[in-house]
Amino acid sequence: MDKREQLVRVAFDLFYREGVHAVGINRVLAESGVAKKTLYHHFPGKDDLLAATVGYRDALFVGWLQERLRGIPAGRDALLALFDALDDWFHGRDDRILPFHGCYFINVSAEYGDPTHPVHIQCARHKTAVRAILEPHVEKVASSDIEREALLDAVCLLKEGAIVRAHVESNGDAAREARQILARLMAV
Amino acid sequence: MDKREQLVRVAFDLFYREGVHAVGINRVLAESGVAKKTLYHHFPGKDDLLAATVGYRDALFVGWLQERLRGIPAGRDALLALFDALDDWFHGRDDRILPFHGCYFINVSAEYGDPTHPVHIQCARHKTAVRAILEPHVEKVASSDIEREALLDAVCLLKEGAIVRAHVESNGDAAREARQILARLMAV
DNA sequence: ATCAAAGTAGACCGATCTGTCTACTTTTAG
DNA sequence: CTAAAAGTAGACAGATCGGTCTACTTTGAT
Repeated sequence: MDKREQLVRVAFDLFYREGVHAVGINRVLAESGVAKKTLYHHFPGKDDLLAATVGYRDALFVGWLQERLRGIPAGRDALLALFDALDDWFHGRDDRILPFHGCYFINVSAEYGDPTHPVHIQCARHKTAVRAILEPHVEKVASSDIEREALLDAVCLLKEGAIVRAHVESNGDAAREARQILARLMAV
Repeated sequence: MDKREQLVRVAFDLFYREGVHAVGINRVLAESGVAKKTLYHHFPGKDDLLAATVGYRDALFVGWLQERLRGIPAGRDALLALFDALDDWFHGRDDRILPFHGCYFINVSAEYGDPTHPVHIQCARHKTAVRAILEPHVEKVASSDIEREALLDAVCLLKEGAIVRAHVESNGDAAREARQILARLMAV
């Protein structure tokens, strides 16, 4: 059992559910059953552990999304499948992604609001990565370059909007609402 | 000078810029120049001060939004004006709203992720209140009840999406992107 | 003028924070 | 077999946390 991995998993779980500043290093140690010395052997400090949890979640989420889109015809269907995936996530119907407590990257960015902070930048990069995954599917749907950019923006805006509304307002319909709007946009 | 108001303003400013858990009560006292006894005379504890900051920001934001929509023809124009207002907010071009550090209600919800927590509920209510402000304008544009609900959802989703993308990704174009998509939706 | 309410400064409390360190044990690779 | 690497438990340090309290001063309404 890799202690480093163990620490990152437990830290992510706690940070995600309760917030980064609300969870002390000692909580992480107690719940992971790892010694303090070991933590500071792998990470210089809490910030570095946090950065590792962001990286962990990034890989997890991107992997999950790609798996959800695999096998679905590229283009229109895949973009709609994104929102089906979100809907399953919000309702805890997909075991491959952990229970929904909002978007970890939005949550962390909220606690580290300074856009020049390394961990904030890391969160921004995740969003860029997800956008890059969606880009080729938009390509198949859009007729012009302008269309392509606008549609990609729409998908990303609706995605973020759905996640936020699902979390802040406990709105379980958010993903389906966003899906419907996207369908209408693509019908034009 | 109302000490209570003073405390709420300073606390909001600090919580908004640095996060709730990251800012101690002593910081609030030092920066507001108020004695600790006075704080605990007005508020039972930090949570109550936090709740007051959320109420303060709610009133401020709702007032600002209503002012921005005043004088604009109800309906289509007002909905587009919402995103013009957001664009000004993101770029610090409107002195009536404080500099942009994301949505306070999203940020607070991120730190208080439990949807049953009083302060989380308070944040959710703010979102409902803003939705209620937009509702009559959607009414003027939509042709049917189904249209009405879908369009209102779209406006709210795009609004949240724009705020998140502006903050997390430091995307200054987010509001204009959202505006363009809404315009297209209403053109149908 | 008086008296209660609201304010001041700041010592103090126990708890918790991040991070360091000692002393010892287990694991693993050559 | 052995030596380095990685692990353990937990005491400890200094700072800060939210919150209480004493002792005193200012303010404002009657």
